[in-house]
Amino acid sequence: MPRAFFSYLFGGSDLPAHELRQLQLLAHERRYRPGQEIFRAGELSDAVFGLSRGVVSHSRHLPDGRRQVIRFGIPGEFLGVPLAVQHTVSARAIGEVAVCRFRRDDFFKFAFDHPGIMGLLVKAVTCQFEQAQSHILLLGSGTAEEKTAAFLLTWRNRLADSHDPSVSLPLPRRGEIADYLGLTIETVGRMLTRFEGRNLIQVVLDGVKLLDTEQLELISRPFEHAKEA
Amino acid sequence: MPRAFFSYLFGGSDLPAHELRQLQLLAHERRYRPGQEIFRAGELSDAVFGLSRGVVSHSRHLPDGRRQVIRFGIPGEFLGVPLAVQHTVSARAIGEVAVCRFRRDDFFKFAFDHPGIMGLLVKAVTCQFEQAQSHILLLGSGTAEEKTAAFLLTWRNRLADSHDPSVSLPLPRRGEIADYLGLTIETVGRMLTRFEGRNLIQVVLDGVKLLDTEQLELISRPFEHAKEA
DNA sequence: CGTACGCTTGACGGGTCTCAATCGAAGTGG
DNA sequence: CCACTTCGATTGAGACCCGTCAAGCGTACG
Repeated sequence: MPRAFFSYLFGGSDLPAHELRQLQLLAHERRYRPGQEIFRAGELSDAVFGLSRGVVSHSRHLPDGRRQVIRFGIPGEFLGVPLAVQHTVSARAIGEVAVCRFRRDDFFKFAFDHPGIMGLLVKAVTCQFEQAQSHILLLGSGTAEEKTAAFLLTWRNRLADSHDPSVSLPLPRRGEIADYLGLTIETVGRMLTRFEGRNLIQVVLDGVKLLDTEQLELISRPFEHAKEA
Repeated sequence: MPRAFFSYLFGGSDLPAHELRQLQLLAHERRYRPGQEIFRAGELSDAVFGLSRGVVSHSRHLPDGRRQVIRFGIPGEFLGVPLAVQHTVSARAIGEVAVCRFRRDDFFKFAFDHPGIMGLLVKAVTCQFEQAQSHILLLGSGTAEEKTAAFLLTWRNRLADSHDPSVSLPLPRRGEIADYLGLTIETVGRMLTRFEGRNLIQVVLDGVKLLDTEQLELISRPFEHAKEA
């Protein structure tokens, strides 16, 4: 049973230990291989997913093959929109993934009896909302350079809990980043090499090292870098 | 007291009349002039707003003057994110506006005792979420032509309740549309004249007439056109 | 009649996409 | 241990879409 979801989600909150244990009894672990689909847009949401390990991309697809990544889920977060009865995005595992799966009815029955849990749920949803609005801002009014810099900083901040910032920062594939930022693979790559040329970052295998976050902040100045899940 | 918000919001739902009347007693009417700010990003949300008349733009501003319109609010909808404790966007009246204002505490106390109201609230929030995701999709993977066509259709569908589709469709100012779609005023204008040149629409004062929605659908094919508030 | 404001239209430049070739790393089979 | 393949990433050349800047137009209003 993966404890990661619970420890991340409830680490900061002061929920009674017995509530936590009760909730954990309702969870079923599931694992997914890289590229595997967890759920698909349009399906009914009969389960609530908490991400324990790995990264999950949430995306929408267009008939002509274009794809937009709506957000990346990281450990400690819910997948999809936990309140929604129907999935509006598809969720796919990036790398190895482990989730806590609750039957939807079980979860909500429990949540209704435990205001603390419900509060966390509402907090998570409003936070996702906030992130979506920031994403809209970035997509609508950002240049490629600003988008890329803002992504790096946001990604760093979100992973701060689970990854030492002094070592390298693991990144999703270029294609995932590109589809998240509304750019092409080539443009994302060019921006990274541009940053590397200015000694702001260093590109390494499957990630980057951030060398001059101050300058990156300056580039992405107008955009906020959400930290919280 | 503007009844429009109540009739729009609860028109489709089957809430007991006495609940509706009780809730209405908690409401205070407020009116705003064109361009007037209703609330600002960063402020604490001490009230819940229901829009009765007019259009309200929700936007975020960048230090350098750039602006991104996150969404347009139309009669029957809540302003901002009704669950949030702090405003993440600024709301500004476009044209004459009338709202139902509830003190936040009053509203939530009432909602907790009336599951029907709370259900509507959750429904409204998840719908806003869905709209935000569609917006991300449009901003990230749409061309100027697709964006403009999709906006026209979405706008038409959203106003279907309050405006006869056979007559002209009132539009926000070019600048508002441009900031919503992540384009410039000139580009939006060019797209409209392009559509007019193909006899898809007819540009009139403060709006357009849609002549060939089928073709517009074709242009904006991949993108959905939310109808519900 | 004059001003202000929003919209349109045009010319031009630049940022990003497209297409293509090359490179590098990881995995496979001989 | 070493070709060979595969896949992702990088790099370059060219084209195109859209932004920028500027001028002109129409309507509303004083």
